[in-house]
Amino acid sequence: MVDLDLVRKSPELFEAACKAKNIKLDIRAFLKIDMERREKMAETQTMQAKRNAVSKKMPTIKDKTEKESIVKEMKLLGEKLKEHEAALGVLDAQWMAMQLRLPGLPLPNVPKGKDDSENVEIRTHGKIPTFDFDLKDHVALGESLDIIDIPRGVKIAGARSYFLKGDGARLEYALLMFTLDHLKKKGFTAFIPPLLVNYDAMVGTSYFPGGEEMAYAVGVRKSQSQPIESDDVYLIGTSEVSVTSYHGGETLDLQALPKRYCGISNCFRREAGTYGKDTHGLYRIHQFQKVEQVILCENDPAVSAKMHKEILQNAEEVLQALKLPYRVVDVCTGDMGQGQIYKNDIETWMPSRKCYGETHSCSTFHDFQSRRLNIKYTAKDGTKKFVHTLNNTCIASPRILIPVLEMYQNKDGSVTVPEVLRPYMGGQEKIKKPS
RNA sequence: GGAGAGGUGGCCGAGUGGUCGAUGGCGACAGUCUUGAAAACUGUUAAUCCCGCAAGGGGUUCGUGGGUUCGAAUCCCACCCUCUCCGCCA
Repeated sequence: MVDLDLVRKSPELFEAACKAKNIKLDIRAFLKIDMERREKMAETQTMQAKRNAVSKKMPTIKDKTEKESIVKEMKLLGEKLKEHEAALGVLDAQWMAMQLRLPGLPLPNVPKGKDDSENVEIRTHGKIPTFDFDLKDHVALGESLDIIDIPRGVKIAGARSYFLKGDGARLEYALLMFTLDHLKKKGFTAFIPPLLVNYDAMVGTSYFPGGEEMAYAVGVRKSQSQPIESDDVYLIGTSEVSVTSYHGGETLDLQALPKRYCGISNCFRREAGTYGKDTHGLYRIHQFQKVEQVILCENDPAVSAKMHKEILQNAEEVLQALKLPYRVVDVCTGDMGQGQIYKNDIETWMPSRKCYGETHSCSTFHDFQSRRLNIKYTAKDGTKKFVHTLNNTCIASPRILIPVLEMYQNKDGSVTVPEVLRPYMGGQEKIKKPS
């Protein structure tokens, strides 16, 4: 949600943002509805005021004839009012539907571009290595080490499903635990959040409306022949949804900001519209685990910019500790979400893909989410302000297993366990073929 | 899943058709008193939307959505949530 005063005063800003973000929304049409709605509102409110005034006087009227005539008049007014309220309801619904699609305004330094091909690299870290033997990709490694089983995942759950097994499962948990400990040192509070959330949480974090096809809706099918009844709850695609919504509707203390939170959760994505894309291996799957950083801070672009750097760095430090080469890109307008106003992706080198692949996504929203979620704080001057929200991946697995397994593979087919993870795997140094 | 109880302002709690956005208490804030603090006393104390440069005016909100009525916190219906007991269960 955006500041509507700004839309009314400077619609051209939002038209430009729609264009830049490939959002099909007619700002002028919205403003027309907005105007009509306010006019209808004024009419309705005048009638309501009249009704209230008469109702207030009613008990003092003793004269029976006068009373009857007023009741008659009010009955008429009531009918007209009902019509007005119904018309206002229609306008409200249209207004809300459009209002929820208004884009956050990208910061001036965001590169213009149509899609991820126009993201701009801003730095790289680590050297892309060369190997003196034929590399296996993570699928081949996972199979030969018996730590990843994709065919059986597909057998029981369909395309884009998998099992992690044995040391593969342990390696994933080592990565997650290492990351949680890293964030603990940085002052973050960990959350195991609800994985199933209601519609409001999806709207509040701006996944809905628009992202319905990406989320699994949960329902019940009472028998095979009956249709599924929706429970109107949704599996989260990221713990950002639950954790950012945690303070929904609350007014926080300024002293308590910034809130440094991280959620650890399974994440579920339908990946609708990606048929045929990234079908190989563990890159794009329906279910994964993620430690996500979430920040709530004061409504000051300088402060949220600082927090953005902080959570970006936290993620980079994890990759550095794992000794994985990566690069950071400025995400261009066309590859940004509706509410995001600045976004960096971290892409980690994936030898089998012979390119960097997105492993982290760091987003600043300013007050876009907090307006929807109604999260405020009391500022120094006593006024209530909406917090700024941000989030960034800190680790997401199994996608991160692609570079970990591929980069740490040895000529004999084994995989060395990254040093920082060994304490989380009972000191184990290598993942070897089962004998 | 079965039976029952309940959802009122920051919190507790009264209100069962009309000058009720709502008595009272607690908390918070300001003031008086005090060397200072406490106590006592006095006053202030919701959110949100619309109109307005502002002063101000008005609408909405008593879990949510409908309905009855000239008028609903109060009556009716549906749904949601919380609590207690029973059943099932990790």
